[in-house]
Amino acid sequence: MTPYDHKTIEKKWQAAWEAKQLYHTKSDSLKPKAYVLDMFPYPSGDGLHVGHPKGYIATDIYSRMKTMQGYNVLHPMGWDAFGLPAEQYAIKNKVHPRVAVDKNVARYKEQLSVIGFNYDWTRELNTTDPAFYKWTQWIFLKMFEKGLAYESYEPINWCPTCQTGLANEDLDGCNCERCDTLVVKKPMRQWVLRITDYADRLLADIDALNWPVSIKESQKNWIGRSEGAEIDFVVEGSEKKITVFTTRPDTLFGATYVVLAPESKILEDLKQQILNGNEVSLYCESAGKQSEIERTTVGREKTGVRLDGVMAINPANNEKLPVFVADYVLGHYGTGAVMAVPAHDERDFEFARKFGLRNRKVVFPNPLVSVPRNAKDIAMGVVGELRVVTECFMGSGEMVNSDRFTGFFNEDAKKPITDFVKGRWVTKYRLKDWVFSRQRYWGEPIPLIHCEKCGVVPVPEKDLPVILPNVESYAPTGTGESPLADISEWVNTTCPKCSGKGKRETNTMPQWAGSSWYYLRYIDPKNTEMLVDKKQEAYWSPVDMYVGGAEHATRHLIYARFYHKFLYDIGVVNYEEPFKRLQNVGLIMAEDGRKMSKRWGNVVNPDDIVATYGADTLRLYEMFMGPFGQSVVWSTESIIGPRRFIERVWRLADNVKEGEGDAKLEAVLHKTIKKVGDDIESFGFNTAISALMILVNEMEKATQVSRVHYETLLRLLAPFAPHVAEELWSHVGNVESIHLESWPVFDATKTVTSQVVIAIQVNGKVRDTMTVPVETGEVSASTMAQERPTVAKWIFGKKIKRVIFVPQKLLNIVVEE
RNA sequence: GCCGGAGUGGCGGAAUGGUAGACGCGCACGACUCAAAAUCGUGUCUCGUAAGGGGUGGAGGUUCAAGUCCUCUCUCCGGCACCA
Repeated sequence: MTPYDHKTIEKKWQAAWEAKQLYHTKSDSLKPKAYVLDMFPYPSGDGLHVGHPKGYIATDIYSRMKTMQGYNVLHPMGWDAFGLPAEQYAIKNKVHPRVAVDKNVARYKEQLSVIGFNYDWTRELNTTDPAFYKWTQWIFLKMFEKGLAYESYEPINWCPTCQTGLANEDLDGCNCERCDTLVVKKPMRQWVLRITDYADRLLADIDALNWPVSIKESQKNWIGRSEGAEIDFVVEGSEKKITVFTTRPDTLFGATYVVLAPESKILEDLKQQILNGNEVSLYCESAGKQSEIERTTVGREKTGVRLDGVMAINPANNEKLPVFVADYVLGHYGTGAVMAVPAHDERDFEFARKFGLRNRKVVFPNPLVSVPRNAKDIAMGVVGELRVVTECFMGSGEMVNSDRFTGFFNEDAKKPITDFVKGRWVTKYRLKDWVFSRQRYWGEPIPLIHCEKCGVVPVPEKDLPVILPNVESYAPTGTGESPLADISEWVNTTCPKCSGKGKRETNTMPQWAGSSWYYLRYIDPKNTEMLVDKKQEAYWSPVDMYVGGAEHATRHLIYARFYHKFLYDIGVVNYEEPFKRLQNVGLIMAEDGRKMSKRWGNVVNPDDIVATYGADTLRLYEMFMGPFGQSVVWSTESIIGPRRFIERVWRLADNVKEGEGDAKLEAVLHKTIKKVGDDIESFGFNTAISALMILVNEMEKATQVSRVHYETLLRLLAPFAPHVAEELWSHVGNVESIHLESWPVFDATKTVTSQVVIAIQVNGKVRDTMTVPVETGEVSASTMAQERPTVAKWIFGKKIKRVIFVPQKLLNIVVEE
């Protein structure tokens, strides 16, 4: 046989598959469906590095196997092309973002095509295509209609470098996730989506998803549910009340003072009563200047100011409590006010110490009421006694000093105490509403019109899409308006309601908008009447297998779930969750251990690897490197292994003969069928390939390989190395494509061999092995084993206590020591 | 601090409670060759000539049998974090 020449083979078959339209998905199939999806890429100017295709290779293998197993497979690809990078690239290179995107898409497609993917390119999507973003805008209109989109003037995160407002999800700590600049709080007009309305459902439905635990946990933490009580503290001498949120209503009898956040609205209401108003507003002003990162540093020195003249009444015991404003209480969480219990909260304890509250009569520490009693106290017999508290106690225990609740276990007292003081049991979330407007050019225009008379009016559906107009300069203005604001002929329009003068909304949508629903459009990409045909949606949804990076855990994957639930509510989709199963792809790091980046000059281009070793080798190598979800270091040295493996399979073709296959080889073959199928299903590609290698090693040992066995090997290999499998498939005389073949069927009876090797242990230590007939039972195995000198010497003169026998595996003789 | 995940040869890693280190890389030796590459063969956790002993971050425990289960602990990675 001729030597293996990947270049000719790969080119030849890629052209043949294209000509035969091998991978065009049919929507009218009676077969069961498998929707296999990659997170679509952002086509940047740098092109692909070897890390990018890793996930695509996995879905390619998975979907190819599914096709062979008789599924109707949808495996599409598209481009998430709105957003800052294209805009920045365009500004830098002085080309229109449209031009830059088209060029980058072409380059990406070229790079992907040489790897031999089975994408159905007839369904290709691009989020910047008006036919696509028409529906991105349509969803926004529906949300607006349902009151889920609202205009707000609250201070938001502003990135001074990107010159745009950002959502919480766009931050990495307190820095812009894109450019790492420290964000500032800036009050400005913005559009916000009420994702918090969905917080409970987003949280509740996580458990049922077949997703990695780590992603589910991240989302749970991000949504951040906590249950607690809202309790009203009436302000002495007025009808006003301060509502606090606490997860520890059981400590209410230990409340020592009340704290308000500097940005809390109650402060305004209390203005007249505050005797030291100047001091208070000075404090609030300086607190406002602090960055979020300064505000929220754990262990930072507590600061605050007492509101002179204001006392709050503890509804549990009518005790009068002083009120403070302090920046350790955050305005945007809970009610912006807390009751402070120094005995049972470290922060309150610290504050109390700092402010010398210990010297006050009812407060600290002389003597401080201690509510839940800890186990040590109970052991020491300290019962119901007022104690001096020198540190706070965060645990659970029996309650003391709590009037009628004394003697309760504190956890059991939470709800009764809340009821007793007429509080409300509520659930709070950490998740915040989604700041949805960007002051940038390269995004979907928000389809709204501001009319002097009618206010905010949605663009009628028939007028969608609102096309993103061309501008002279797409650089950000930095004023809080997008560059669109400068195009008066676009901005000025008529109000759809009153036909009077109207101005278009000039903010654009964030990059996440298109990616929040794109997976639905692949189902029915050409539909001009509706987002997706309902029957088609019912057939294809949900996505059965979704593959992408873990960095999307609390960004894209939350947004998409939110969108999907909304679309479910308005009847567009039939299923409440978009992605049934999710697999994370682990990063491929450069050989220097850093991320691959132009900046470090450590990028490995897949084109080069394909040219030198071939696409099939690249595919096998990336899957063989390690567990799929784990990050791995690229090693050009190790890539030779998979290449050698392919060459072995290649050379094996010379040894293929017609006729019955060897029974021993057949046993290995069927074990391999089982292993490879199971492993692809569970994304254990590294062990699947290892099983194929073991099979090939066995086939090499045999004097000849039957054609049936060899063809089975090729079918198992086909999803991993589609080109070489196809070439060898045709070499052994097949006319149709191997990729239209069925997946080998596992037959358990074929894995049974006549002889098995079993381990012999004495007291749990392996002393010998022996080959016995497969049907050997305990008694004969035990007898045979004891006759062997290597075993006999360990049991000689000792009494056998028992014998453990695991058929076909192991015999353990337990003797007296 | 809270919530997850993970610690196994020189390296990547494998092991339904049942022979730890599969498979691959690297390395060593051998075959082929004038030679090299490629290929093939043998070996490769550790101490020991061997018999045998030790060994999956550490310490205990359960079990005939533990990398795997339980308790404590250390380290690393990810998410959240003055969130009341």
